[in-house]
Amino acid sequence: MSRDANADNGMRPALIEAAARLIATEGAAGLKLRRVAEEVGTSTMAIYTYFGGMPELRRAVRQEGFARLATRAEQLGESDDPVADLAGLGLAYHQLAMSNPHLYRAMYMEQPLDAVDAAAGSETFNILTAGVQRCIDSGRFDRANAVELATQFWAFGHGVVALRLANLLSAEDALNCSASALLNLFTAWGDDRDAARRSLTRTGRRAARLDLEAATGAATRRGQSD
Amino acid sequence: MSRDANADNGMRPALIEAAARLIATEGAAGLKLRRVAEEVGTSTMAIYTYFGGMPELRRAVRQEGFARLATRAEQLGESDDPVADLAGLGLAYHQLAMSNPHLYRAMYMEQPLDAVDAAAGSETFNILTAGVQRCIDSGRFDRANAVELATQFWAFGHGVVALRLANLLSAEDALNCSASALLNLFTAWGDDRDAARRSLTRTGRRAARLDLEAATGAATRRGQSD
DNA sequence: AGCGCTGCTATAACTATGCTATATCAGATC
DNA sequence: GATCTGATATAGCATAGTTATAGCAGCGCT
Repeated sequence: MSRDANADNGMRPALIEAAARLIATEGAAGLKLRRVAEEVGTSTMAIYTYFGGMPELRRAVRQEGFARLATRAEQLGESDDPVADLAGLGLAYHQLAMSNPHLYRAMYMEQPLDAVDAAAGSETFNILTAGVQRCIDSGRFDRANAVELATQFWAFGHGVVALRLANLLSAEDALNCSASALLNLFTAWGDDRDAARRSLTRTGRRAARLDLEAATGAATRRGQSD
Repeated sequence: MSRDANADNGMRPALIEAAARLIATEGAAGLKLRRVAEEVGTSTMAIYTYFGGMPELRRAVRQEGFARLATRAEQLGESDDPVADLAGLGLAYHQLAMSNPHLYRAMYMEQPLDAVDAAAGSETFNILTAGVQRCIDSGRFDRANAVELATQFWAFGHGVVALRLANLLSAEDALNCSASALLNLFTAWGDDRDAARRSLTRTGRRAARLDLEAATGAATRRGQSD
């Protein structure tokens, strides 16, 4: 009996975690029943008792991915520049996808999402809509339906990510393309073109700073470096 | 010996066609070695003699899909409204993807494209770039790098399609979102806003007319209905 | 305590899938 | 006409997901 992290306790999360790790490291094809079981140190039956089968395990991994994405988006916080914050949401989306391409593919691209998955996916969209609404309320964007604008933003951002994942767009091209297109969209939505440009560069700088902090060490917790 | 469409002759195309049909009707998971073989009326060895294995068969199906897409884009032709033609390219892309979601997913989303696939995929992008260049040359768009503009267009269009395939966007929302965003982008690229609007409605009408013709019958060959 | 019930786990077996080895056969070449 | 080449059919192997079954731990009840 070699049970480490199971009992009636953390078996389910452990299986999800192992499955997510397998997908992340080896792709969707690397997620095999027997493999997950042996990673967790249990038998193959565990997947059936806790999930019902592999499809349900995969779904649980997707849900976990959506939850992580929403968490990441929420912890970004709000500065006094709502347009920069909006661009930051897009950038975070992009970075998360690039740092975990297999998981992202499993979440959005492997199959049409059913109602449950779509609900989880829409949660992040609501965060995006709120970000757009802030831009409208602050007067940077003209009054408009925030959902419609957010949809345009989302479609573009998702497209860039999809092309990146498909290996059809280089990192550099993605950056240039995004900067130009977002500038165009923000301007069309009512923002001053120069103000929009400043917000975009602000987002870029902030991202670079966060990257630096992350690279330097665990300095993210303390606000020491500025 | 029940060989119908093989010999050293049409075996390869027959296998590709059967494989594409299986993907189209049952999804990527429905493409199984033995299934393809029995559809064509041969043994499983045929896949190995003509392709080397299932991965290579899948690749051949992707290439076939890219070729069909390029053909479709080229046969669209050029009217005297290059902006409407450009929008028409995007619409055709969308429609082809929606009419064959499984194949489209297999082409763009299942895995990062290798060099061979990326080359085939870029072919359609070149058509798009040419369409943008026409808009620039005609004076509708400001002088700019056609590739950069085409990339923005492509990213957005691909994003809409990806969200549609993921079941995260309804047909209606996709239409509204595309119309607004393209209007914004075209205007930002130098086109007169009202002219851009007219071009977009023109594309919509043309698409509706083609749909009607297709629904009515094979009237596409003859120009009888108008 | 003893009993039995409930639910999780391990093992083994079943089916299907991709792939490989091998024998057979058709057509080409000299 | 003999031989050689290349494609095909058949059979078999390894691995995948899934299912059936037996065992076992924990719990409540008498």
